[in-house]
Amino acid sequence: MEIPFNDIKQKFQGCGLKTTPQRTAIYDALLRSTTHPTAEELFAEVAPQFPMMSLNTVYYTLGALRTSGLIHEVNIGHTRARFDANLSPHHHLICLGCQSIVDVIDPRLNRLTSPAGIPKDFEITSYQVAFRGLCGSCRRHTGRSINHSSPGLHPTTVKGGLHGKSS
Amino acid sequence: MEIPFNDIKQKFQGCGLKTTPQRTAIYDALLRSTTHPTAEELFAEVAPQFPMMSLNTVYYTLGALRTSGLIHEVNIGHTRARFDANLSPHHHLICLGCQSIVDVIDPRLNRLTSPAGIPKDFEITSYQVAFRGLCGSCRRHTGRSINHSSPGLHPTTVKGGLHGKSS
DNA sequence: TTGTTAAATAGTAATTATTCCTAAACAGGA
DNA sequence: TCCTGTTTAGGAATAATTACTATTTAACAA
Repeated sequence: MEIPFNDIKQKFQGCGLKTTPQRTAIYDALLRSTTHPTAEELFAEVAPQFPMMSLNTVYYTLGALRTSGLIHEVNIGHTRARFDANLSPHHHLICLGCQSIVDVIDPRLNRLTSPAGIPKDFEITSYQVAFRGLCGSCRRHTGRSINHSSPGLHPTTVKGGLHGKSS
Repeated sequence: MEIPFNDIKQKFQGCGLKTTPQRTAIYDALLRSTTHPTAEELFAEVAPQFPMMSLNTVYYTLGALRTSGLIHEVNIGHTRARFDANLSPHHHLICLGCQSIVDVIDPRLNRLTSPAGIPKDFEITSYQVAFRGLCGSCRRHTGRSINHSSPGLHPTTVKGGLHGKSS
C-alpha cells in the first residue's frame, strides 16, 4: 500500500462514507491499478484478504464510490463496466485485440473547443477521447487481423495515423 | 423508405450477405434512424412488418452487419449496446440525464494529432470524442441534478465549457 | 425453372453482468 | 458503551446477450 490509509479515510469521511476494511481495500486496489479493472477483477484482487467477501460488496462499494465522485466508470465494450480512480483529466487508448486500456495524458487533448452544430441548450460538462487500434503485442500475434467479439468502431477515418495540428 | 432497396442489396452483396426482407428492414431502419437505437428498439421498429420475427434475428443481423463493417456499435453506458449505420467520421454528444445521443459533426475534431506518451508500437486506427452533459430538456426538468444510474464520467475538467483553440 | 446448399430465421434455453432483497455485522457518533 | 443507520454477505432475481437447433429461404448452378 503506497497510498496512506489516512488519506483514504479522509476522502471517505469527506463523502460521508464509512471507512470499512473492505471498502478501503477495494478503493486502494483501484488507486494502485492502471488497468481500469472490472468489478470481478477487483474482487479477485481483494478477495484473498477477505475470504468472506462477496462480489456484491464490490458492486455496492463501486456504486457508492462512483456516486460520491471518488471514482469514474469507464465504458469500453458494452459487456462489462470498468472503473478508474484516476480523476485527473485523461483519455484512453483501447486495444481492439486484447481490450486493454492505457491512459492517454496529453494536455493538448484537454483544450478542445466546443464542437459546432450542437443544440444551444446542451451543457457539456466533460468530454473524453477514445483512441482505438492494436497494441504491439496484438499486432504481432494476430498479424494485424483484429480477433475480438467487440465493436471495432471506426468513427473517424485516420489515414496512416492521426495527423495535422488543429486549426 | 428513402434509401433505395438496390443500394442496400448491393451493399449486402458486396459483403457476401444474403438480402433477406428482415435484414433489409433492420438495416434500413438503422440507416434512417438518428438515435443510435438498441437491438430492442430496432426490434420494436421492425417487428410490425414481421410478426414472426424474433429478437434473436435482430442480434444476429446486427452482429453480421457489424462484422461486415456496415454498422458500428456505440457503447455509451455498459448496460446495452447501441448501433449506428452512419459510417462517416463523427463524434457523440451524450446526455447524462436521458441517455440520448446526438451526432457531433465538426471537421476540426477529425484532425487531432497523435497523442503524446503512448506506446510506440500501438497502431491507432480510429478515435472518437464523447462529449457528456445535460440536454436542455433534462436541465429544465431536473434542475441540473443528474438523475441516472449511469456513470457520469468526468475525465477532463471543462471549466465553463470547452475552450481554447488547440496549440 | 428447378434443385441444391449454405446462410438466415425463429424459438427456446443458457449465460453473464448486474441489481434486488434481507438479515446480520459493524463504524461512528452520542 | 450503546444506538442507529450504513455496510456486508448471501441468495435470488433481472436484463441483455449469446448459444443451440430445427426449419426456412436466398442465391447460385444445372
